[in-house]
Amino acid sequence: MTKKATQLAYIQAYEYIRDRILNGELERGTKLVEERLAEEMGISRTPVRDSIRKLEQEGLIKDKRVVNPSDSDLRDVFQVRTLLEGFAVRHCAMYMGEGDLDKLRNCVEVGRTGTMEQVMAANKEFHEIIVGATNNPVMIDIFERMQSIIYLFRKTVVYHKRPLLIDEHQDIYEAIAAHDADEAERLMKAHLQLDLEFCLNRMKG
Amino acid sequence: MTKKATQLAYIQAYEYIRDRILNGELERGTKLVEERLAEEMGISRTPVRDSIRKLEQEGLIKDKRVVNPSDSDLRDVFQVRTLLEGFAVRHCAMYMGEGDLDKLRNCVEVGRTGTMEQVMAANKEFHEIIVGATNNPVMIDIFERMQSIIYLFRKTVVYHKRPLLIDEHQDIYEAIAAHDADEAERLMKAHLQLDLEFCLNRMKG
DNA sequence: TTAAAATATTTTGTATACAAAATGAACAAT
DNA sequence: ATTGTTCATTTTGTATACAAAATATTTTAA
Repeated sequence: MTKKATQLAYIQAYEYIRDRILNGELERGTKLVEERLAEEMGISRTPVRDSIRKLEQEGLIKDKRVVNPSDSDLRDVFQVRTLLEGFAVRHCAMYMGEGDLDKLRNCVEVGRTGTMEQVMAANKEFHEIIVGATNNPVMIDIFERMQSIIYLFRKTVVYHKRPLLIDEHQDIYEAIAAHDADEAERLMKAHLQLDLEFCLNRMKG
Repeated sequence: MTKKATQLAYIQAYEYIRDRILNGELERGTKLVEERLAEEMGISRTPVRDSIRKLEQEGLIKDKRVVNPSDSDLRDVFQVRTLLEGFAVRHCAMYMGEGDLDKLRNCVEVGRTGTMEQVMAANKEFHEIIVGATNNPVMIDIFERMQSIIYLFRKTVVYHKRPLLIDEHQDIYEAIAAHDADEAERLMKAHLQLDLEFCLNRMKG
C-alpha cells in the first residue's frame, strides 16, 4: 500500500513552485506568470493563483516575482532569528531531555562524517531541534518561514563549506548539555552572527 | 478630492471579512462559507476565496472557521511578543529620538484623558511605536500579525479597563527616556505578563 | 533622435459553470 | 436506541471565458 500523494492541484502547484524556487531553478527576481506555470503543470490558473498567493504570504514571492532579498533584508531576518534562537537555546539548556540531546549530538556527528547532503540536512536539523524544543508552535512557525528565505539566500553559497560551523554546533551542544543557559545563548548568537556575515560576504562574489 | 477607495474586489472582501471578525460580528468558531459571503457582498466567490486564504495565512481563520484560540495559544503568542517587544524597547532606550519620545508621551496622556476608543487606539499605538522604532520590517510584520489574534482575544474584555495599564506605560516611557535599557525591558516584560494574565482571567467569566 | 501618444499585447482580476469532496439527513438492520 | 449504510445537500476545488489593468510596442510629432 503506497502512501497516496496529495491529488489536490493547488497543493501540487504549491510544492512544485516552492521547490523550484528553493532549488534555484526559478532564479531570484524571476517574474512568475500564472498561465505559463499552469500550462507547464497541465492544470488551470486557479490553483496556480492560490499557490502563488500562499507563497507571497510566506515571503518567497513578492509582486509576482521570486524574492530577491537585499543585504538589509537578510540582516533583518537574522536579527529576529537571533532573538528566537537565543531564547530557544536558553530554554534547551534548562529543560532539554536526553532524547533531544542525543539527537543534537548525532547532528554534530553527521556534520563531521556525512556527505554534503547529509551535512546540510544535519545542520538544518540541529537548529530545528532547538527551536522545536520550545514547544511553541507560534515560534516554530515563524522560524520555519524564515528558514525558506535563508535557504534561498544560501543557495548560491551551498558548496562553500563554512569553516568552524560544526565546531560551533558542538560548543552549543555542550553548553546545553551542561545546562549553562547563558553560555549557550552567547554561543548561539555568535554562531548566527558568523553565519550571517558568511552569507553576506559570499553574495558579493 | 476624496481619497479613492480601493476598487478591487478581493481587497474589499479581505477588509470586510477581517473587520467583521475583529469587531466580533463573526464570532469565534463561525464557519465561513464562500458563497454566502460572496452573495452578502454582491461579488463572486473568486475574490472571497482569495481573501479567506489570506486571512488563513494571517491566522485569523483556520479550517474555514474564525479562529478560536485556546489559553495555550494565547500564551504562545505572548511568549513571542514578549521576546520581540523586550528587544524593541531596549532598542528604544538606546536610540529613540525626540520625535518618537513625544509621540509615546502623548499616548500616555491620551490614555489618561481620552474616550474609550481613544484610549484603546493610544494603547495600541504605544506598542506600535516601540516596535516600529526597530526599523526592522520583518519584526514589525510578525508583531502586527500577532496583534490581530490578540485583539480578537481581547475583544471580549474590551470594556473592562485593566487597572494600572497606563501607569505601566508611563513607567516604560520614563525608562526609555532615561535611556535605561535594562529597566525598560524589565518593565515591558512585567507589563505584558500582567496583560496576558488579565486576558486569560477575563476569558473564564 | 528623442519624447509623447496611441495602439497592441500580455497578464491579472472576476464571474460563472461544473466536478469532486465533504457534510448531514433519512433509513435499515441489529 | 445505536450503529452503519445509502442518498441528498451543501460546500469546496477546478476549469474556462471574459473584462480590466498593466506592459510593451509602434507610431507620430518636435
